[in-house]
Amino acid sequence: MFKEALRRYLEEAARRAVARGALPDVPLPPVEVEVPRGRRHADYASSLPLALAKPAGRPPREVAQALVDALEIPPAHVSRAEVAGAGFVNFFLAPAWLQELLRRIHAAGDRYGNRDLGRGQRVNVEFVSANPVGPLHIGSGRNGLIGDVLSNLLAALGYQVTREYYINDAGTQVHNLALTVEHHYFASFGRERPFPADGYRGEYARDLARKVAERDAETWLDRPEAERLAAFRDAALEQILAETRQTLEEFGIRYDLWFSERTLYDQGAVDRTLAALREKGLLYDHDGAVWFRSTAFGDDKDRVIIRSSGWPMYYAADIPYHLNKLERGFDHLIDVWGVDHIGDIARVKGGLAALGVDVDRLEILLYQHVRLRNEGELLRMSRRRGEYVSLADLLAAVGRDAARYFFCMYTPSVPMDFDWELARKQSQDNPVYYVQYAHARISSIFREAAEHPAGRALAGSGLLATDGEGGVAPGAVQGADLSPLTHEAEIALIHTLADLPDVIELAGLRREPQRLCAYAREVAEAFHGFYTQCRVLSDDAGLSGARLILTAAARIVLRRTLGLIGVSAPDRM
RNA sequence: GCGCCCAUAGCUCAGUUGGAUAGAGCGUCGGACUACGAAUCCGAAGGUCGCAGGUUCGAAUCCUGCUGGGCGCACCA
Repeated sequence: MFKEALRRYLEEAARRAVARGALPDVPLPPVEVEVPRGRRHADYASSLPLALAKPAGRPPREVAQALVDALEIPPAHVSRAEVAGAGFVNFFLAPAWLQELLRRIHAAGDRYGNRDLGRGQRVNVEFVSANPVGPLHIGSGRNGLIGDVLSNLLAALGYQVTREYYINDAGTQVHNLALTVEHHYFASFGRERPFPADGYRGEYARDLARKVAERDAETWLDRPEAERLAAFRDAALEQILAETRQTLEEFGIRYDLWFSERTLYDQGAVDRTLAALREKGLLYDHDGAVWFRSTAFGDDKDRVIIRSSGWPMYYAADIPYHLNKLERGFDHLIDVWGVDHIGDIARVKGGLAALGVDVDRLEILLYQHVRLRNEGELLRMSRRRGEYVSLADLLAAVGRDAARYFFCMYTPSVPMDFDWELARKQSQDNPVYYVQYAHARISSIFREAAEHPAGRALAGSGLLATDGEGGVAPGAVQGADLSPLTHEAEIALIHTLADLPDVIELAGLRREPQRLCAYAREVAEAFHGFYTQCRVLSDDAGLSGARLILTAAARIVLRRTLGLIGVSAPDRM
């Protein structure tokens, strides 16, 4: 709220200065207002004069002085505005404005930080979408976290978000899975069946076969192969998808839609896409396969779209899948993909462009892979070899909160090493506890307040809520006296709480969930500092009341931030 | 070889889309509990922001080249 207002004040000042002749009438560059690093020089600062100096043909400090002279800001908002450094305008906020922020936070409650940038635009976020050929591995944890948190952020920014999981239940991967199950199924009845060349080595494949054997006994041994493989495929899919769903739910992710790739084949969407591409002259036959002229859309070479065996490539269905999403009325599509899929972008986008789609509506969000480290040693993971740690294993070892926070901490475009040993420790080394501890401390204060004389007095005056979990009554905050909040640590905490809307906006629009973790830590740090220096419950009822209001505002912000990350905000630890 | 991503404290990473003296956590060293939770707080040490140029009032941030790493360049996904 402060940045926006200050931006407006500056724009008005610039207009006024021009009208007065103090500044030449040149186009105003974008007015940036920011928090100086560490809030060392001021509460807020603008480099507008530096940007304006050149077009205005005047020294930056002179421009800054003209702007400061033309500023008209109520003293209740800004106590001081001055020229500083090479030509900055520094702002120092008045206590009354900071107090107003606290009232706003309480009035907004768990909606504090929301904005309406999306104006109800419909966004589809598709994430994880792992091949249903085995348990989810930890890379899917990173994928899931990014997609889920981004969805939370976009919802907070006023977009109408749909979370979607694309089930790759057609194609060669699930076929290979069916062959693998077949091998184990036959083996369980003492019959030989060669292990498929591209089979899945994990122990889970044996379990899948055992379940089928338990259910259907030996009925499949002598049935036609096609029928048998279809049955094995479906049984395996059902089992794996049930586990996938459960693991993701334990991870805190719920989807609005699970979309089956096979339906695209069944409903002829893939054939229609191929026919449309063929009609536009973008397909040709060569070496017994069908090729897509993807070089026409920036790819470095043409790609096979239907193998000589007749099986279409994965992306042959991916093109109609994205068409389908657009036909369902989404304004914008976001896919979260691992970097190893980077090569697919040109093909899918090329296919969509060929069919007349504005490909800017499809955004592919790439994240770098997760490596697992144990006692300093990097582990290579391979699903084909069955050598990897599953997301379910990770959740069982470290819990949802630590897992989510950990995945959220790292910038998606940077590879991350998951330190298994550290994560297993479940100790205070884990940054999530630092933040959660701040929240638990706040709850503890409110538990204490119910017993404390000052707290009882405040409950009597209606400020402290006596029902539910305690906390302050939002209505009573509006008329409360917040002027006792003058301590350095109190002011610093309020400033930190003011940043939430910007954090949500930046994290959401730039697709950088790690900002939430950095911010959560800042809020916790500011609160711990306040807590150490300022006693909340004292025999001064006025001061206690004001500090309880500040404390409750910090709780709102912590909950909101942790909630966006999908991490719990415990009242006790 | 070509394309994308990356290189910041001993380690793991931030760095508000070009701003003022580059920040945290862990680790190391030293302090703080007879009042609301010490899973906390305060302090110290630790940096040629991979290297070299360039752009400008100003660069960790933008451009070029180089070095070093990750990923891709399949009739796999």
